[in-house]
Amino acid sequence: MTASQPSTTAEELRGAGLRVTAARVALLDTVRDGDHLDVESIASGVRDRVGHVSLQAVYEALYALTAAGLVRRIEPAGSPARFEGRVGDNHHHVVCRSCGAVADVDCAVGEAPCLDASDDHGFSIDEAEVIYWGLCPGCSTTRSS
Amino acid sequence: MTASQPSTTAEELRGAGLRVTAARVALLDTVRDGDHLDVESIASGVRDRVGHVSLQAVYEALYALTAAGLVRRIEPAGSPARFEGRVGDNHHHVVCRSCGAVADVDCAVGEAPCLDASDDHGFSIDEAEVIYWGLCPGCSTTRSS
DNA sequence: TTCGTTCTCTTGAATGATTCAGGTTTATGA
DNA sequence: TCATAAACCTGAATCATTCAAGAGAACGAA
Ligand SMILES: [Mn+2]
Ligand SMILES: [Mn+2]
Ligand SMILES: [Zn+2]
Ligand SMILES: [Zn+2]
Repeated sequence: MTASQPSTTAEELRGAGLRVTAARVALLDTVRDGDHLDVESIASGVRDRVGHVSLQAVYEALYALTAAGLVRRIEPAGSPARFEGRVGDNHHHVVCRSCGAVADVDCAVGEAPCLDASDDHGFSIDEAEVIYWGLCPGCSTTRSS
Repeated sequence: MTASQPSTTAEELRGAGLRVTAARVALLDTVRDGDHLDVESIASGVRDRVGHVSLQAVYEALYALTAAGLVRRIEPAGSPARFEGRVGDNHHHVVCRSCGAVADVDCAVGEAPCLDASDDHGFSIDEAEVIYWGLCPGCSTTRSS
């Protein structure tokens, strides 16, 4: 009864200073179960779990959870924002130029910032984001065959 | 008279299979003189040189010149597309989180792709794009002072 | 020089992701 | 139980970019 169990999704939300609502629990679960989902996909995942939720609420919740560090937002050029539950480890992504598929790539160097700029122009850099562009297995066989 | 002089902007356009128009010469010059300009800035630079040009024509020309490899497009998350004349050398960028300022960073490793993914997930990678995020000199003094 | 083809440019409308606005409901802790 | 701020709702607005389709112009061939 008094034990502090491994934190549930609800407890994580509360721990981040956010209120616990069915929609936000469902949203965090959806993002974590998914794989770099876009906002529409997240909204439909949330609705599958708890019924109607406005797209607006999804945007607001994603903003709040991103600010709280519970989810991470990535935005490859030319595609809408995508969200993932893997946070705090400065990993990178491969993106398919043809179909937009995204996959994780561990950081080749170490912690963030994982790369030193050769000349930082006086900027104080806090993150090095790497996107590898290419073709996913499916798209490259389609093209070459 | 018969000499093949160092190529002019016009000759470069022709060499890329594009027609030579005042607007496109002006556009290429504008992009080269500028420093990671956005579309509006390019349009106004072009207009300063040759008078009225529709924004649509600017978009189309940028598309054509990008496809031809004469200009390069970058699109940091959260800001409109920017274009530059420095092409073919796989360099990277530092972007200010506060004001959006962009500066060049030479590739730390070598040719494109300058980085090997630790696990490419079967993707055939042709480019590694790196964006260093931080604060420019101006924005960081503003915040810390 | 003239022509025809195709590229380029134009105006005007449409898209689509995201954000803004303002009002209502609800979680939370006092 | 209550007050308050957070969360949520509907509806409208923004903004960069793209789509459409007709008019104009570059340029290689005749
Ligand atoms: Mn990831
Ligand atoms: Mn550059
Ligand atoms: Zn693909
Ligand atoms: Zn700045």
